[in-house]
Amino acid sequence: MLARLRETGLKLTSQRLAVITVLTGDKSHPSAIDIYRRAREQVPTISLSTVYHILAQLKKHRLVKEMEFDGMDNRYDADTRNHLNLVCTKCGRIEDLAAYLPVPVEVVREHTGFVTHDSRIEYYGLCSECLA
Amino acid sequence: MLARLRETGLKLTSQRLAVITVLTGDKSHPSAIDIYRRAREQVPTISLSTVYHILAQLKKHRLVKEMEFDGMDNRYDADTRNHLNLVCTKCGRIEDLAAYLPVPVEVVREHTGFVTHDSRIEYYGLCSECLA
DNA sequence: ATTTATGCAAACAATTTGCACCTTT
DNA sequence: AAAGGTGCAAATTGTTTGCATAAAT
Repeated sequence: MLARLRETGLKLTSQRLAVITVLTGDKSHPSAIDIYRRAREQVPTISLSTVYHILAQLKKHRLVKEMEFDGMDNRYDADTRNHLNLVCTKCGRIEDLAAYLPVPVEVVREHTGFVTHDSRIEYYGLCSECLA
Repeated sequence: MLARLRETGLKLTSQRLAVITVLTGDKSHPSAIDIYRRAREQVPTISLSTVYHILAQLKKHRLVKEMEFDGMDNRYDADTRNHLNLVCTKCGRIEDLAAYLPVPVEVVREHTGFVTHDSRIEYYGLCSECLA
């Protein structure tokens, strides 16, 4: 990740390092506020505005993926591959189910003429913990 | 649709009728503003606030489905069944591809413990018109 | 030295809410 | 009459933007 950052020409500041550390060590799809709170443990002076600035840069260089979910803050993921997101509508937890496309892009194109290069697949329900 | 409305006990005002007419006669997944503009053709005095009020009621009674898409206003759909949305990232058009679930709910539960009751499946790309 | 990043404060914009008046039942 | 709906205006809130200062190259 740091190598990819260097390629982009972005400067390696302590704030950026903190945000990247949080993102790569966290598969829970954190929101900007989540990232801000965790990054503050490493860099107490970091501002939420800076987190947004950094996320915008990383998004632009495709190092993170931003996702909108109904009724939640936007979430960020360092895994930019397509995958199936499982969203718990009770606790907001988001888990992944492998990294595959259930419907091949070719099938989509044959049926609709759409040429797709990205997908978002979400199932809503309750995770095992919230069921118990 | 009107029968289902009567079941809920909601009153049949001219504003509500206009919003429902727009929603049922439109498979393009319109936004609140879109609906507002079209409803105004039937009821020129309707306000955007009222459209939001009405959409909230219809949502509550599950007569419409609200969807968030990255970087767009929320969209509304009178077809509340699960289906695969094809989103054109150029023109914002949203088309449907049949009404099926690529991954059965049972498979999801076996692998993850999640019990899902709703899904959102989206592919991003260009529609045939934008490709040309 | 030059370029880029930070962080404060203000702006933004879609949506929600409070409420007085009006319409349907 | 009673219940609920409408529409104006104000509040809300996550996110974006402007900009002066600070830090990395």
